[in-house]
Amino acid sequence: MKLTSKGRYAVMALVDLARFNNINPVSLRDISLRQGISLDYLEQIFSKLKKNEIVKSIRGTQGGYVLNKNPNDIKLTNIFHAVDEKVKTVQCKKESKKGCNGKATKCITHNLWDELEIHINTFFENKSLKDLLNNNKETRV
Amino acid sequence: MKLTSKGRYAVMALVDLARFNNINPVSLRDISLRQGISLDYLEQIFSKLKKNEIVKSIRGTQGGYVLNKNPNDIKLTNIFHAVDEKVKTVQCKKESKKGCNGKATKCITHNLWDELEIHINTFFENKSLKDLLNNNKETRV
DNA sequence: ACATACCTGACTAAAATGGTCAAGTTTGGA
DNA sequence: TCCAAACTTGACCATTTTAGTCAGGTATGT
Ligand code: FES
Ligand code: FES
Repeated sequence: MKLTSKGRYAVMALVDLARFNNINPVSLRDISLRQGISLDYLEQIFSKLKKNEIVKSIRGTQGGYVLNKNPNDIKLTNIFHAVDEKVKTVQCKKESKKGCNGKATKCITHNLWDELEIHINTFFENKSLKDLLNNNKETRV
Repeated sequence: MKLTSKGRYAVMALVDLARFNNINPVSLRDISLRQGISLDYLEQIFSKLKKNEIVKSIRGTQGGYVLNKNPNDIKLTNIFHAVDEKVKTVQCKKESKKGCNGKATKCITHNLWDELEIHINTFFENKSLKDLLNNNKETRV
């Protein structure tokens, strides 16, 4: 049960972006250098963030990326969804009535994993980029 | 971020075991058939559960496995630990002061992932086999 | 003695992960 | 005008992890 680096990097990059967002667009090259993430990999990630309207791009020299929403409105849920980092605890297809072992009913632990999934997702829904910014300035204003 | 089948099967098998535990030892063959889990795979899993003193084995004909503790004292944490299903959200080594990218300090999202890890582990610590049994008999006595 | 069931370790096919690489297009500025 | 910075797209790939299988054992109740 581990977090993939795609999800981890996406959040890391967005926190970085949000910090420098005020004045100019932020280039991936800068984020790459500051956070130690491969530039090519960041490009894949931002391509998805853009499709999901979490960031906007500005091309050309002095270009870069800008947040497309208020940091308060960008939940971890949104970010993870954008980069396909999904929480998957059950093995079966949820919408089906069949169980994970191919049987006709859900297995004896299905409800447990479902609870777990909700538990984790709740965490993601209650965290926004804003929270992370405040958190990292050590003390709130 | 997904649960592996080793962890899922371990819990599934133990719930099954706990249900039939009262009278006789339960053979892996039975669990295999009832839960639709490969027998050879179950053997690997139970080998670990035994090493961690969660179950006891009884060899020979009519043999099988028996719980080694009260269902109330077997937390999901214990089970997962036994089969090496671990929650890993940070990339760095926790005890080190270094960050995940090889830098000298922890990255800007480290605290977040640490919080997440605690959040998930709390769930596992608050669930025992007993809870799962009750839960599956639909209604409590 | 023999079938049942535990025990152990090696092995492997397939999937996921964590990237790299190559070849663009767009645009601001010297 | 021309160049370099920066975004864009898509293919490619090595390594690791997962989810098992397989082949041999050993112990024991009947
Ligand atoms: S996890 Fe859904 S049926 Fe087993
Ligand atoms: S996750 Fe610990 S430093 Fe980045």
